[in-house]
Amino acid sequence: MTEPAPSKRSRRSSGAITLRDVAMLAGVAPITASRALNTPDQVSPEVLNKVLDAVQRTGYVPNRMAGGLASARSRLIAAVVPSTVASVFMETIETLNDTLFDAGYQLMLGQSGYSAVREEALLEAIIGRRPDGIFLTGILPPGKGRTRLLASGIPVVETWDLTPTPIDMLIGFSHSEIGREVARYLLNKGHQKLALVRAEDERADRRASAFKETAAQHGCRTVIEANVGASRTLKSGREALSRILAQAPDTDAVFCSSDLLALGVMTEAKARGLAIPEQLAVVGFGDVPFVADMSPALTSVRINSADIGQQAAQFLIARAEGREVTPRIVDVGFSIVARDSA
Amino acid sequence: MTEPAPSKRSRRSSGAITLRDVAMLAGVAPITASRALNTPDQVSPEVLNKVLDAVQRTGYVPNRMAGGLASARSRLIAAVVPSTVASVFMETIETLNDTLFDAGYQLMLGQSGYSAVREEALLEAIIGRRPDGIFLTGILPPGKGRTRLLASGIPVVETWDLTPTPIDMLIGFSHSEIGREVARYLLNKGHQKLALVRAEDERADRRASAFKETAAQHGCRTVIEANVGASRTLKSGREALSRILAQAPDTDAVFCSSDLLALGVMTEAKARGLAIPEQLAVVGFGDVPFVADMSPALTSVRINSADIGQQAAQFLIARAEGREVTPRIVDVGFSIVARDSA
DNA sequence: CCCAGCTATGGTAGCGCTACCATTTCTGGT
DNA sequence: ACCAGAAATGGTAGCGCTACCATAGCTGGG
Repeated sequence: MTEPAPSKRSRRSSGAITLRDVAMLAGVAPITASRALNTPDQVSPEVLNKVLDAVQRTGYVPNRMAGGLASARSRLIAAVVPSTVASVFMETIETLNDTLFDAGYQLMLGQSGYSAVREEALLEAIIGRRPDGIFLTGILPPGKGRTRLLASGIPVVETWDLTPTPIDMLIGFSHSEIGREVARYLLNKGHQKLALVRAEDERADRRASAFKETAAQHGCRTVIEANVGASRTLKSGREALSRILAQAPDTDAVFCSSDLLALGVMTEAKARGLAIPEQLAVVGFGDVPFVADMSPALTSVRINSADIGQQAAQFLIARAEGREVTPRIVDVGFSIVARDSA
Repeated sequence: MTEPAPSKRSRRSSGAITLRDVAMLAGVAPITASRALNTPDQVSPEVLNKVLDAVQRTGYVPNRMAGGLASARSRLIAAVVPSTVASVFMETIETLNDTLFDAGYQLMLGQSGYSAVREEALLEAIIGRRPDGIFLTGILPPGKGRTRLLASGIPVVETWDLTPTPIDMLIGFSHSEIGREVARYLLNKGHQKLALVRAEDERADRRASAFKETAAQHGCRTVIEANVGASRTLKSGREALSRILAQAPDTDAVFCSSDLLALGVMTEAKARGLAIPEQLAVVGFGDVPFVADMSPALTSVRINSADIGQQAAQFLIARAEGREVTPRIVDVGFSIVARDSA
């Protein structure tokens, strides 16, 4: 008894349809089939048709891992987002993904905000995929991770913040300036006793510092500050206001580090019968879609989240295609959207 | 003049450190270095040390594209999420990502909800990466896409819904049952004039149908329905309630297809001076974190979003590792969290 | 002292694609 | 008619890794 004749295809093959099969069916060389699919204007119309027809008939889907390996272009972009569901970032990620997809790139997601060990592992996992670009929410402080990214040579966009020394490219805005502007805004409205409700977060920290500094410069020396730690929930907003009022019952304006915290502050204020904005002015941060239609409508700091995502995508695509990007630092700014709450 | 001696390394190489370099430095064969990293207990302790040392010194990061190509295991999972930022899904995706990451898998993100052409392109892009599994939010109706996924042979998990005929695996709950239960809940509380505020969405549709059917069975024949289309904003919730009250001023209970819509309904009700729940009961859907601390606290349908993500991850990991999954259909259920609003 | 049966290591041959170069065929200018 | 140069196609050799099989060393039972 003889073994069944070993098939042409090796035992290792996944058995899926490959470019080789398509080329055979179309009666051309594999490389010609490759060109028909990737650079159609380099082949004659008849060859193109034959190849496309073969693709249709076989249901061939190119293996991008193989393509990426051969061309050293993965067409993959990695995005690192904080693990806390911050809906402010969602729009950025969506626009990023959309823009990338239209240009033929895929988005890989990584979550930061865990232990240093895991952060390290995340970076390894990302670099291991050899993405054509990396999107970071926030800026990466000097350290092992930064060094590693620099060494990898992969284009990087940092976002949602400003620094004169980004790893590579940067699209953001000044948190200090936001703190200053909001303080001025409230002081101009005649508020005297300012307070802060904020999460434990480096960027919120800078907004808070600038806020307090500006307040002090205008004669408002005591800005009560309630830090809610990592919990950015409505509940912690309510509790924060309670603590503030216990300490300083005459507080007349609160700047919150997120819209959800502001919603909590407003909820608590209403529960206590405080009139907004007459007795207590509230300013949020993020300007997420629903705050405009609350009652009273929330005054908030608006960031063009979608714009950040789109610009970041365009920067990364440009670099992936070998084009330079200038300038590499873009300040997208912000605006205070004045509504009824302050 | 002679050309500079061509380096050992070919012109095509990316110049990055490869396993070969590490092996050389460690004084072993590449395959041994590979084993040291992937199956450390198959090599002697001394070899292991030499290799790990070489990795440290070179900063080597394995190329997962190459590994994936060679082993036919990409260690990539694709997730398809709706393009509308539905924060309900966020927790699922986060838990999915976390669980996958811990098991050594990366998450790729795709957004659905656009044109059919784009949906097609998304599937191509996903299959092209040869992921070890695919996560779908919702269930995929019969059609080209379904056929394609089936043909690809990639494990698929559908979620957030129930059907007797999933593509492969399924983790969800019954929307009809939710509609029935919420109707019963409201009727038991003595409400007579029920109404619905809902987005245009197949799952919301099924909840609505069951809701109306149950209401009818209990003598409540006219359930007013306000469809807000694709916009799931607070604003559309407010407008929806306005429309409902214009049509039926005696409406005394509203079931909303999302918590944000419910927040809109409550906002509008308060603006009109309606007491909640005395004059108008409100039930939401999703039980997103903040609804518990609103005032009044919102009664909502709770889905264990994190659980869905984790189970889906475990299913996909099991299948990627060649293990079978039984049963392939899991009903994670739901619960009505009774609070102050209804 | 030999060999079965282990464990540790290595060689080879791909995975499915594309970069690079070579070849062929087809223009059009002189 | 001839040749330069463009356009279309093909061959070859990898990309960086792992599956598979082969070999080398090492134990211990008879």
